[in-house]
Amino acid sequence: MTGRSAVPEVIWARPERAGRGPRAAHSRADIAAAAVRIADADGLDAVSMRHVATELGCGTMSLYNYVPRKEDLYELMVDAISGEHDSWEPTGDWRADMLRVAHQTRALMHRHPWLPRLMSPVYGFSPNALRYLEHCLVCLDPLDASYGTKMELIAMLNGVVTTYVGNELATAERTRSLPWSAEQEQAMRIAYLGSRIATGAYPRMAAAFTQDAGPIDLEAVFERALGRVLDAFEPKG
Amino acid sequence: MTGRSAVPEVIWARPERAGRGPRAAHSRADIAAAAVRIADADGLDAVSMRHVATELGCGTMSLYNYVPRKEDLYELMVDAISGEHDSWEPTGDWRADMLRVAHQTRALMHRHPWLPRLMSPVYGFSPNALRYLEHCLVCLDPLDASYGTKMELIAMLNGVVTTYVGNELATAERTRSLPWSAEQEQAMRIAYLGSRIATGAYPRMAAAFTQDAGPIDLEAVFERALGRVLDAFEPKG
DNA sequence: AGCGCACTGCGTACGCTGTACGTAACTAGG
DNA sequence: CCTAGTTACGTACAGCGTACGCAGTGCGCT
Repeated sequence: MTGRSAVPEVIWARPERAGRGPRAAHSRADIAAAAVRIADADGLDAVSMRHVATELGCGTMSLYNYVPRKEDLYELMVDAISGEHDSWEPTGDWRADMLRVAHQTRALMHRHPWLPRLMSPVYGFSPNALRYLEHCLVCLDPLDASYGTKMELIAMLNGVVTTYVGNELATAERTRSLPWSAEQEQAMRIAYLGSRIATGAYPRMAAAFTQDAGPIDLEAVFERALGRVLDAFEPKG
Repeated sequence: MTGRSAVPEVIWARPERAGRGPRAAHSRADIAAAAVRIADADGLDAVSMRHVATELGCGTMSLYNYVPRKEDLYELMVDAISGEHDSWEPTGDWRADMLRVAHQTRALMHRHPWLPRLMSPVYGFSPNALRYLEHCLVCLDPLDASYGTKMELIAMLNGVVTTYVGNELATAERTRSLPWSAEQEQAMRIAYLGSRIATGAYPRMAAAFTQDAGPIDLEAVFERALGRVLDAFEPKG
């Protein structure tokens, strides 16, 4: 009576290799790597079942033996990338350690600019994500807080990093699919913004944009945001 | 020598109606409303140029007279929705007022569950977004901080709201395109998580999940997150 | 007044997508 | 050994964004 009867699948629960039948020609890791290679080179939109299959050197529909739906391919990609997070020894200063984690995530996203678009809580418990989470919790051992609070810290920090780096990269990634450069479009938008502000209808916006004229230092904004998030979890004393 | 020569367009800079030619049969607002209606009813993926055109009662390609690219349609949608933000009189308590703004945004996203997916800094300066930003700045008048800092507050609050409500809605929105229910999938994922944790490889994760067993109160998590963001901008003293 | 052109409306068509389905080859379990 | 289940893959379909071309319309200019 649920209306939907099919059995849900989680790619990680499905065994990599079945007993019967011919030897599988590709591993999950190979497939993820191929997809990541395409996304890095030509953008996320270039990742189609056909392209990945071609990159792997097999027929399009063969891919569906390994990856039941395209969403699962995305999940494989995110997990593969998450594996690039390395787990170093915590220093005992949770604040410094979490800052390091955040910067590592940012570096990861710069290496793979499509990652923010795929970041979803749904993929949050893939094998490599679990390793990553455990590492974060180890870093947070010195923090006097419940595990619940620590998880909220990790989620919020990840959220802020994803949002900020996503913004940082959005313009660049956009350029790929547009017939003009990102700078040109931004100039157009700034021009429009200027014309709207010049009407005097938005006095505070006008003040905001004349006060700090010139390009804002995104790097510094990111740094401040991180600091504020961590501040918010500092035990009050 | 830029490699990309076409002239960039911003939909808002383009006049709604040209001088020459027959009277335009549809307004930008009509088009946005039609697209929003479809997205609300059948999900964002149902918003195609063909569907919107049909909903409007015109040929598919006629739509391109109003909306040069599908991205611009998205931009129209986000702006139309942003118009639902109403600008009430600030109370003088910036913290309370910003909380109210955040809750209003959450309500908006619950009404239009596809909004988080379209939230992009690129669309940040549409007409209604400008009104919204100005209203936020008015609410922040009592806060002793530079406009730069205030903009960072607004950006961070919006980011956190988008992330949290996005997570909140992701599962529900996912169900639409899946042949099984979101609950079923979540159960599968929890089961997988349990099996991984049972290996003992992630002791802190295990502790985290046994400590606060039972479904977490997303509402309370959201509230705490908002509080923490606002705390972070409280002038220290 | 009337010419011309910019605009609206729209049908057709192309290349691309995810993926359902059917078929042939293959191999491990009974 | 047999057979059931798996791999491999070609074909096919519905849907997508949108380039292009044509007809009709009415404003702006001469």
